[in-house]
Amino acid sequence: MSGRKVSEKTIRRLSHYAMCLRRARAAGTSVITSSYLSRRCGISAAAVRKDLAGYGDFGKQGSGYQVDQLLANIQEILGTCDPPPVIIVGAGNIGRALLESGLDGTGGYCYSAAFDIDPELVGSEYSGIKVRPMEDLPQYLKKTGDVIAVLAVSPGRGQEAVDKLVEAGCSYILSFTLEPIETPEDACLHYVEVSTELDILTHSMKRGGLE
Amino acid sequence: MSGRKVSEKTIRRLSHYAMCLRRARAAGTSVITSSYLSRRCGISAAAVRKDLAGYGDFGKQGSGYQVDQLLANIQEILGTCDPPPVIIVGAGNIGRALLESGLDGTGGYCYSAAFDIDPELVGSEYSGIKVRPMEDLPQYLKKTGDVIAVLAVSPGRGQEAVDKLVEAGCSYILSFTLEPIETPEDACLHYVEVSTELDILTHSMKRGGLE
DNA sequence: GCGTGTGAACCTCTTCACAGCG
DNA sequence: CGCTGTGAAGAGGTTCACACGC
Repeated sequence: MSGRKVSEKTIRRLSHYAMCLRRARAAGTSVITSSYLSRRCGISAAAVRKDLAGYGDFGKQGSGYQVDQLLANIQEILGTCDPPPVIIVGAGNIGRALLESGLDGTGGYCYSAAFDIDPELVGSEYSGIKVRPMEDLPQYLKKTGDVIAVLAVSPGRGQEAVDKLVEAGCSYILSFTLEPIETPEDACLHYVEVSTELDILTHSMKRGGLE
Repeated sequence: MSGRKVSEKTIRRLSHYAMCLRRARAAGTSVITSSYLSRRCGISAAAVRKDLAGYGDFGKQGSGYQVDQLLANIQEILGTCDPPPVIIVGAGNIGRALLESGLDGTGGYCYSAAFDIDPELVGSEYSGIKVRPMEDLPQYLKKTGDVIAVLAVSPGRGQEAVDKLVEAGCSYILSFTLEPIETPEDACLHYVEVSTELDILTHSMKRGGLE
């Protein structure tokens, strides 16, 4: 069950289900229905069932899904039972804010280190994480193994930082920069693009009539 | 040409093209080809041409696309020629970091105000924007008209903030909270979900073999 | 009766190959 | 000869209606 290929769209939905399930569990709910998840995630109930049934019979007819069991199954599919450490690259405004906000409630993710090229920032500590110099990165990665890097460097520094990361052996990157970056083919780079999200909202506003 | 309905996926691509075009223009390039945009955005060249040809004949065969003209056309399609003001709701870590990072290079977006319920934060100023009390929101919206609200409130405060925004007449919201929010049907709410992006990367790492 | 599992129709999006223009 | 525009084929995802089990 660990060799299945899952489309990004499906992963997005599964991730949302997982989020809802964690919240339901925290609220003491032990059984949940597809129509509840449907309302909560803005997806049709049939789609929810199809997603879940595709990987085994998780639900009990007439009642619904066992929260604990379903959550465990989804995390097994996603591979998020034992999530990798997350490091921050770039301890400027955004990097610091992310560190200080933490990753509670995200299903086990946790910031494990932070790096910056600016000597002024190196040594400062935020939420118990001390900022290290960029030169320490290769050694840290060698010691720690696979990590996800969150990129929050200043504008114009994105490409350089990605190159360093990939060279040091880190291939999984989530970028908060606003610039398009040339991705090496053996790396997996995702963007959080505020600008694009704003464009989508603007389009709805000016042209759309509310999606 | 302003009544076309465009799918979100297409809007995302158009937004990327616009970003590349702005950068090309800044670099002095005046003509651009579909294969350049293709490489730069990680999309096939045929798809680029199909996107662009769908809204009129923008390109000149044999040479390519005029950067200025294409950018203007895309912004016309998106409705982003005259982008709405952006307000920040929640002046905590993330809200402040976003304010201080600004929105330069995003095609004209600009933060116009910030709000918070915490009296401690009200009155502080970041990047020239003074934080106002949440009670001023309705009046501000009445005066300003349509805006996009960026939601960066503390965990657990998301629903409350969205309700206030919608009640005050703001229907276009980009949320940085990690919690799923019950959206009123006449509002348009988008999420920046770090947790989901991390799940996608983790899946690639553990199950995937690099997408 | 309630809620899940599923096969089939439906629709959208993507890809390909080639025609057409400069 | 280079690059855009486009129709047709293919793949993928979504919706629907209904059968099955509690």
